[in-house]
Amino acid sequence: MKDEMKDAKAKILLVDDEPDILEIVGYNLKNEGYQVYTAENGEEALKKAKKKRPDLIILDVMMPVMDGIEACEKMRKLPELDGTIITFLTARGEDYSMIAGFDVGADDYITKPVKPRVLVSKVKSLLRRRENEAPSASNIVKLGDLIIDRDQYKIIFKKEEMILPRKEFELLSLLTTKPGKVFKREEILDIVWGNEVIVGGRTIDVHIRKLREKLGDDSFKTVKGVGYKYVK
Amino acid sequence: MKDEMKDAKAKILLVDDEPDILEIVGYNLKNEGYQVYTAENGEEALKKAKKKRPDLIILDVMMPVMDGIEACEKMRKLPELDGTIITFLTARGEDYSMIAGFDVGADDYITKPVKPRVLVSKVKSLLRRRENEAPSASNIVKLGDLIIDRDQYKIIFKKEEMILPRKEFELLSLLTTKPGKVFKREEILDIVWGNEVIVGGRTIDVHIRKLREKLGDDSFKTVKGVGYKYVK
DNA sequence: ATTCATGTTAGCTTTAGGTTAACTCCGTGG
DNA sequence: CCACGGAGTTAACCTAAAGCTAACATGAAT
Repeated sequence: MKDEMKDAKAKILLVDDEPDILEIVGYNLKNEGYQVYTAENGEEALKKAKKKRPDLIILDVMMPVMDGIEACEKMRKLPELDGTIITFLTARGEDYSMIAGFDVGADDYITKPVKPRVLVSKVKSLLRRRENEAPSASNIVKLGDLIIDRDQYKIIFKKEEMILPRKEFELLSLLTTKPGKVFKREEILDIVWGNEVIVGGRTIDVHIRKLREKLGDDSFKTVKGVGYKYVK
Repeated sequence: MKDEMKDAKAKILLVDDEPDILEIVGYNLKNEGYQVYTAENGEEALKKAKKKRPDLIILDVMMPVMDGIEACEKMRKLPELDGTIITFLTARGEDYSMIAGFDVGADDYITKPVKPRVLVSKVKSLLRRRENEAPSASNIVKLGDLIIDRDQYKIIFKKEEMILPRKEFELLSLLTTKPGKVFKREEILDIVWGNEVIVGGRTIDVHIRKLREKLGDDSFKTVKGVGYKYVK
């Protein structure tokens, strides 16, 4: 239900030089509740794209004035179209154009002629795909003078930005999910290393040591016979 | 459902000197059901923040009159904005400003340009984060002036935090699961030591002694010929 | 191919925690 | 009064766990 609502609001820019296609395809998409804008060539498409910021652009390859490839290339450089999906419309057999399309950053392609039903389901699936890409959780944790940015795999410690090697980062990341909580060695292995991998008994220690080196001894407490914990 | 209700009511103060941004971002947030207030510079933001007490403030860094950093700094000093989340809006590449942001107490940052969908999901997650800030429901037992935290493997006794060696902790932990109940020596051995290990007859005593040393004699009663119990 | 950074291991040292042994204390009953 | 059983105390001893270091392995980047 919700998804439908959201999708219903999605804006689509349809670009083709044949008015028939614009009409037929446009009709079908509007029927599904999308807001449809149209353009008849690359230049026009670019302008409208900037202005309307569509969620999805369906771009014919062969067009006068500015073809789809070129238009796509330019669109990809516009920050305001960052999250926009671009898909090509290409005649069956024109496979080379599809390759060129991916080359300039397209997300998918659709071959003409296309049955309306197929088209609509493709559009839905493309929009859904983007839905799932939404990174959601802001992965930033602040703990005194330590800031962990899980999105960027970096930390800021005492105002100094630094990047940690992967395992160190993940270990730190785990420990800081619940400051104060003692994580058993077993738990740590499960989560940071994965329960299939088996590493020697001293491996965790070594990483803890490196973290201590970088972030100060006192933040990482050892609880003998149990594990480690992070404290502010 | 409930979450939606709560989120729906959330107040957001959006601060940016570019009217375009205010409009676009504001539109998206309103669409999600948030109450959105706007301001075009730090000074105005400060005033509105005091008055409206928003749940979340989205603050552009670069602004005339009073920039985001300064505004944030001042906001953090206002007790009425105690629970408010502050997040910066910063142009990609301006990483230094993000650091400065954290420095003055911001909770997160968002880079421009930002896709509406991403922004919305970030906002939701930030508001949710606050919601969840008091979850715990963890392994904590309180008994008079003794608090046992099984997650942290530590105790707080008469307001003083201390960590106990593992066996002592487990012994204490066991006895306090049922204050007043007498645990037979045999039981204690089974549970704390495991029924395979065989230890000498005086071992338990020694640990009891250490506990008595640390937590006072009177809490640990000996029942001759049987075992020990913990009493408040 | 070479280099560099990261990750893992082996083997050693150190230490906290756990156990024991030997002795003491205390109350009960012969 | 003394002997006995159970518990308390202490310090010495032992050992498993953690710390450390350097070497080795892996793998990505050029």
